[in-house]
Amino acid sequence: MGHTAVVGHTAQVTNASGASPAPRGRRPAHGEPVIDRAFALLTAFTAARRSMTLAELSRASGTPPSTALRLARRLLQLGALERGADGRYVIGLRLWELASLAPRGHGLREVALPYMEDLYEATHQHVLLAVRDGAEALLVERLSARDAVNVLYRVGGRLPLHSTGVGLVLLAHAEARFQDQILARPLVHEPEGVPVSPAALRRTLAEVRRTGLAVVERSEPGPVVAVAAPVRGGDDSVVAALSVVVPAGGAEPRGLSPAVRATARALSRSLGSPRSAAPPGTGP
Amino acid sequence: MGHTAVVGHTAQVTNASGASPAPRGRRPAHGEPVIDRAFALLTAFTAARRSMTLAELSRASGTPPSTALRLARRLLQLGALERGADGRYVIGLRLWELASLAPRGHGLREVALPYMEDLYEATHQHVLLAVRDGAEALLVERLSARDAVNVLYRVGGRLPLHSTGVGLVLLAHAEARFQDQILARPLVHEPEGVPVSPAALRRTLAEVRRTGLAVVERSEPGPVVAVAAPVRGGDDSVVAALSVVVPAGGAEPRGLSPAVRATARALSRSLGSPRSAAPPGTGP
DNA sequence: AGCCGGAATTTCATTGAACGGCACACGCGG
DNA sequence: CCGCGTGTGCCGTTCAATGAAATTCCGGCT
Repeated sequence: MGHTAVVGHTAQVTNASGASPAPRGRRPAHGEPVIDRAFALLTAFTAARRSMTLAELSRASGTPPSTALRLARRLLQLGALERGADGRYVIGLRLWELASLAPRGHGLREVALPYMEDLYEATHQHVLLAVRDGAEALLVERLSARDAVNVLYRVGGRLPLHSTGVGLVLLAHAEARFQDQILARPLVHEPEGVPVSPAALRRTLAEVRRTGLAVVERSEPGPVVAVAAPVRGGDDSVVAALSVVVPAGGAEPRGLSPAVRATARALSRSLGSPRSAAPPGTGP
Repeated sequence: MGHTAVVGHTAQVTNASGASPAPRGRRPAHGEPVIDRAFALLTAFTAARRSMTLAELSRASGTPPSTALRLARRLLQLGALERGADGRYVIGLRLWELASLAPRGHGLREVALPYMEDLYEATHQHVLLAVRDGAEALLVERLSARDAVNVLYRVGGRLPLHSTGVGLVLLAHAEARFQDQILARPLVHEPEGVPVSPAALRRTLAEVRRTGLAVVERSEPGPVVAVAAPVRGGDDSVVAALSVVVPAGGAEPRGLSPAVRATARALSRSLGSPRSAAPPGTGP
């Protein structure tokens, strides 16, 4: 491969004055489209880095400083970015407003919230609502008591599919091809680090489909039990998972099953799921 | 460089039929930057139009179909847009995930929610949290009972500054220049359509600043009273407004004032407001 | 089936928007 | 005083973006 004739590209211009013509702009627009760049700037923000200076933004997104500045300014003007009191860049309110129209984000949350409140009043611990995005679950809403047991996940954050209540529900109802992909890779139960055998997981998923519930215990930050149920949409496919998380000590764990199932079904109904249609027995 | 002896490779052949050479690409890149275009596509979505076909998208954003398609495809790939089961475009989950990092959006909501829950348990009607963006207030969170009185505004939606509880609080604590701008234009009390005199509004704002509360009644969809209080941030400026909305009938309206004020202050404290610092008397 | 209107998609010559290296101003710590 | 990092302006180069027209696709209406 050495043959690339590396001869400094700079070179050949070399107008008469041989020395150093110092060509101003050399490698211009190359490869990556603008939108991708802009998006790279935005995705450089994470839960751990909610605000950045221009230089940080430039480095984190792999964009040269002058380009980063230009893009950041435009995003600023559009309201996708804002500057905090200290001048650092943060994700803008306008972007949040826009994103609140996402059907699988706030849209879903909007109809789910009242049902979640009902469940919350009953348990007074945690109520979770998640959807699947790629190989992970995305937490769309969470209601939590201030004095509730530790939670690992924040709203807008991602959860593993194979070691959480909502994750198992979503995985169990995904297409078979996708399940195979997930099962193919080595999996470990999240906080504890215990490996999960594909065969055992397969059995668990079948169980989840059969009972319409997923029950998961975890010990790590604090012993808790999660009970999760599928939420179905208009075309009867599973679009989300609803779950409660309570301390493992209580006598209730499985006693919550009917409540979770009922709430998930009520939510499904108001999303238009035919399977959960109102009075049973009145089939077409 | 134009002189490059263009000797059209393909082109001018234009077989004998001289009439119309039909040049393929005519007016190319002109004026508007790409990002603005992409953003125009996204902002074409509204609460009333949460999903669109490509043609609708193209018309609503003022972008030619072929350009709209190209951009939409890229946004699709980035996850900023998604296609529903029916093939219509909707705002994507990835964008929602990203936007959940907005400090003034979900960030604020995250710390406010427990406090709002407290207030909600007390009133069991509506609890609102809003921030100011431009000349309007943006509703960041809302807790509502299922059987509560009518609400006009949705989370992610905008409220007028001059005729809502949260709006008045935000306006009262905005910079004087900005207040003047707002007062300069003709204002009407929102749902009813009653005009508001600038002088009266000025007095109201002063009152709001003096008492640290805004109390607003509206009759239109149903008689309700809103009681709102300012929320202060780390630099002691007002960053948000917290409010309850209850039916006007009850004897409670003003009885809620202490609760709202106390909750707003507790929230301010956990946002780091020095004015609301914990035990009074222990100055630095 | 045949025709039609609109939507979605592809093609392609054209060019200005985007690019990024360089230089400079500024603030800060040694 | 001098180096270092950060933010910003400048500007020659060029390729990514553009949109009219052509083509394909699809559903409804004769």
